[in-house]
Amino acid sequence: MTRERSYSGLIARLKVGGLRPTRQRLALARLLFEREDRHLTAEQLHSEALEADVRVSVATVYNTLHQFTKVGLLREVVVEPGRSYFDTNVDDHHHFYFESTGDLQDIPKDQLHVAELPEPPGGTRIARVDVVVRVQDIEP
Amino acid sequence: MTRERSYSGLIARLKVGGLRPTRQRLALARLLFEREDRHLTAEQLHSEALEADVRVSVATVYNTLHQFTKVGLLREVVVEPGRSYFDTNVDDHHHFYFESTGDLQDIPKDQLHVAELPEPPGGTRIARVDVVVRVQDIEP
DNA sequence: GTGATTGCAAATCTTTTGCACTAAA
DNA sequence: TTTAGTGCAAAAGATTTGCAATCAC
Repeated sequence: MTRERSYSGLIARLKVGGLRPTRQRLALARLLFEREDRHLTAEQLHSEALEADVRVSVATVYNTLHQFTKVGLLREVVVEPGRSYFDTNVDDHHHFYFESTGDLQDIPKDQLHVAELPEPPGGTRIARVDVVVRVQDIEP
Repeated sequence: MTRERSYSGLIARLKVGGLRPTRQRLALARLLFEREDRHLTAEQLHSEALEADVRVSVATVYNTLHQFTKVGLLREVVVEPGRSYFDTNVDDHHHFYFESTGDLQDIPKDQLHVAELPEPPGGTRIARVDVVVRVQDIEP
């Protein structure tokens, strides 16, 4: 489970997904994948890009996030209305959601187990099981 | 676990929550609670209201849904970005989410069990555990 | 009366879209 | 070249807000 860190490794990852390694995609990929287990909104990634002097439009950030998700480099997590988080950890796992800060934190799959999953209705199959453990500050 | 159905019962429920039983709130409460286990978006409830000749503004529908949620008459469920569902079942339970139709279906809590919940970080406590079983059509 | 509630329309926020321009292969 | 990718600004949705009018108590 070694995580690829090199520039050329990122290019390879994009190519596997059939995505041309453009300047913008590479820059966003570096911001996303050179640290582990990130949970970012489109807006946060856009800000990081601007801070890192990477000129990217919001539209491209959205396009890129969705393309990365489609080819399995990211996973979309929905925990609050009106905002999507993108998770750089695409392994099977779950999340703590901190209501006071809006932050997400991974729960490795061996630390939480869903038992007795019911059968899905006929003609359908389970695509994914998402567990969100919503956490709040004690006496806020 | 009898569900209250009468008009005066609804008034009582609102009053318990400290909400004045206004024409709009009562009408929305009837639409929401006179059937069981509903999962509605604000827009869907607004449409139902108009169809039932209940004049309510969108703003009031949103206000009402959030007020009902705050006093425990409803539960907000987030499964897709940019749309909130409100669930009339406030008991402990989970959900099937049908990706093809956008529908939600309750999973009673005895049909799904989360084991080995990890401890939340210090200073925090678990507010709720949401499990969403995402289901898709076989060969779409 | 008077404070809570409502309606309306405008504002806000996130995300998507259309299309001319640019760059990778 | 030729086609994919990008930026921009406008559009689209969902939700919220501000404020005067209205209603419950």
